[in-house]
Amino acid sequence: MSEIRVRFAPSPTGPLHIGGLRTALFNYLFAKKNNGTFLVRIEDTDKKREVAGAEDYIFKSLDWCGMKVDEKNPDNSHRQSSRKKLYQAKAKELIKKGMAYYAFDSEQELQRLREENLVNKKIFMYNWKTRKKLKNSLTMSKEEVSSMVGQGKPFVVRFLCPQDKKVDTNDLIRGKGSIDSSIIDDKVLIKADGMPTYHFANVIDDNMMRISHVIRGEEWLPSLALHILLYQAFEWDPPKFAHLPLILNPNGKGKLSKRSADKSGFPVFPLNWKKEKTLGFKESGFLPAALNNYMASLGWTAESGKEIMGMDELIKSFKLENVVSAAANFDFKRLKWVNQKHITKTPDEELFNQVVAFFPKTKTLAKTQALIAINLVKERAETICDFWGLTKYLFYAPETFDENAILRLSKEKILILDQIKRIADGARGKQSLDFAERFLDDCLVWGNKNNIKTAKTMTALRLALVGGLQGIEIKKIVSFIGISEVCSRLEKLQGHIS
RNA sequence: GGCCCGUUCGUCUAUCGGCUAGGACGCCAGGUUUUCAUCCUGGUAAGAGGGGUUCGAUUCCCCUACGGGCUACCA
Repeated sequence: MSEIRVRFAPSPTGPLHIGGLRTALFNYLFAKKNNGTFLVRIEDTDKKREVAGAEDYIFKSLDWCGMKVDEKNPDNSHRQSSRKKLYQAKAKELIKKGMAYYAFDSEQELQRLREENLVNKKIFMYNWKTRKKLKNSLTMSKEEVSSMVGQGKPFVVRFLCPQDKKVDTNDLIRGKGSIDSSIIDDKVLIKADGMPTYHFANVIDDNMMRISHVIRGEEWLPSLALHILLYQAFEWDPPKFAHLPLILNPNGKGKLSKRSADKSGFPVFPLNWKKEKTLGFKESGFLPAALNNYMASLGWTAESGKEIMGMDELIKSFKLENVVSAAANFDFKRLKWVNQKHITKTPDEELFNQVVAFFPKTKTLAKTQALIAINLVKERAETICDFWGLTKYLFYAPETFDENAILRLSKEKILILDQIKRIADGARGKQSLDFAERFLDDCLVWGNKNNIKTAKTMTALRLALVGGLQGIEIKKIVSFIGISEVCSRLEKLQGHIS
């Protein structure tokens, strides 16, 4: 089998969005699974739409997700703009072969034609039907053309799309297809600013970079036939193609957009993007492994049926044949579930680093204590952001108390608090490893003797320790914070009640 | 409008002609947790519609409907 080489080819027109990120992921998984090469090419042929910082953002995002780029070009040749001359030379080749031509129609002129046609409910196309009536090297004399080009008049190079030619296409996910070339228009190959269009640069680069498989979004399916035609024009063997299903908004209406994500309150970008108000997945407390796992599950499942997988497992079980062809709706709840599963699997030490990055004030905590606390609560966390709320009471006495819970304790609460405080005070002197257990036993024994329900005793104690009716097992809390802290928290609640 | 792609529980999906249509998320109920969450167990819920082909169609073909994509000197 020949070498597997795939590319991820984004445009630096803004922050990379989860749709693009998943395309990158599928390319990466396919490359790694087949011992292939994963390269990134920046398609910066539209200088008007280029956004500063976007390229950097793309690489940072891939890095955060753990997708290592195999081929990096220190001379910036991963950017298409650096190959402007090459594309122009290739365009000249096609012109010489009579497969492309110069066109001098201005954008305004074409725009007017489109509008005029639209009035009659027709769509204007620059193709075999119309090119003979327009300003181009097919309708003008050689002298006229060279004088216009010589004078520096703006021009574009268009592909002379053959008429009535059956173009056979093949897609690894969708199977074979066939398109009549007459419905394809004479696409611009080189724009007036000398830059190539996507279609042209893409075909040339994929050939030059010896790309074996083009794995890209479904939105490119309509131009597949054009691309095949271009390969044929150069007499090149086309690569294999796979068009990935799109990711749709949660309600299935339209491609997943930032707008709709904002409305539903979830991110679409891997990392924070300075110009946007919404956070990235990273800043929202998601683990890259979880995001990868979830993205892979949109349109693909492992044959084993396994659902929670790290990158290594994803690579091992990835098969392009198992990618489905229908678009998938984004489901934030499921992503959170996947994230929770990954957090539970993550070593405490690693979680600690994440938590510190999220909550800088936790840096002052003793690390050994923090690690224990993280271990105690980690399976309760859906995101890294949850950790502070889940562990706070292990380090600081509650500031407020759940008033409803206090009411539930009825009149006995003063008596109960009084008594368990006395027991706690008594336990202070005699330190032992199982002090928490002994302390709780003593409380319960007292409660039983005095006909007080154990639930009530425990509720009172939990209230003092946590401030509300949630959190980990009481014994673990007592054991973690120590008996004197228990005393002081009991005292605090007593003060609050009276 | 034209062209292309798609359509299985609310959602992600399994099924490559034999189906009492399986799993997961969500949701609901129960259990564990003297709380909450986790966890465990159970429940709920689907083949867009109509024609073919076939002994038999969710699966293959056609039509319709619906959804999505493309239709730029954007990618």
